[in-house]
Amino acid sequence: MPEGPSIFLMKEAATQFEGKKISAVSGNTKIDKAPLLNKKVIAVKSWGKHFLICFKGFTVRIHLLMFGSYRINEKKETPARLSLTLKNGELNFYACSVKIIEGDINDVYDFTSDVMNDDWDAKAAKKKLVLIPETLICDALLNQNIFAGVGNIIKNEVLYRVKIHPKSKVGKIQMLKLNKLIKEARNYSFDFLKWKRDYVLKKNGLPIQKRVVYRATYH
DNA sequence: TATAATGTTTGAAC
DNA sequence: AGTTCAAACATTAT
Repeated sequence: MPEGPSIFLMKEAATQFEGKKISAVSGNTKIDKAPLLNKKVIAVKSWGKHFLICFKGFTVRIHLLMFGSYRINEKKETPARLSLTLKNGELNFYACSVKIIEGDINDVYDFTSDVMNDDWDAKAAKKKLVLIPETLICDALLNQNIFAGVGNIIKNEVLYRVKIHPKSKVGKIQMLKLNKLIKEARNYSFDFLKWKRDYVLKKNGLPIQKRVVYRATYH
């Protein structure tokens, strides 16, 4: 279900649990759930498509992959992968990847590469692109180390907006166009967010025939 | 019922 | 040892 903007909304919806203590943990995740019990949520964050629940000394990373979902203060019929009960509600995750990340989250994640983040650094993205002139631009856009949060939809829309062919090699794109593309990666993501907030994403999308749909794995 | 769709990790094969 | 790539995983609307 998720690209960056969706995870950003998920984070917003979960901020109500910041500062709250976990009173119960369940779910079919393989991670050891015991360490979460009675811990206080220091913060919830998002980085690209990662949703992060930060505790003192470690972080729980949720990745929805293709089909994952979540519910806040309600449950789905299907068994939860991870379910957290807090003082003011509950947080449930389904069909997702759950991982424990040890240490300070700021040492592990570079938030300047997240297109949704306030600290997004377009210049850093450009520097990374310059280093990979042979890479196809469609692949580069999906590279989470450069454009964390960009997925298949955003990739297609951004390329369409700036009129760059998906199979263009990064090194062959004019600087002016490359700058435009980097800017649009963030800009479109925020449009996406806005439309998602308004529940009218589909109405705002261009007709599918007009997009150059191209998946990186379809070489 | 088969398929496609907002994704990533793993491990085999080279 | 490094790279590539198919397979695996999981859900739901059409």
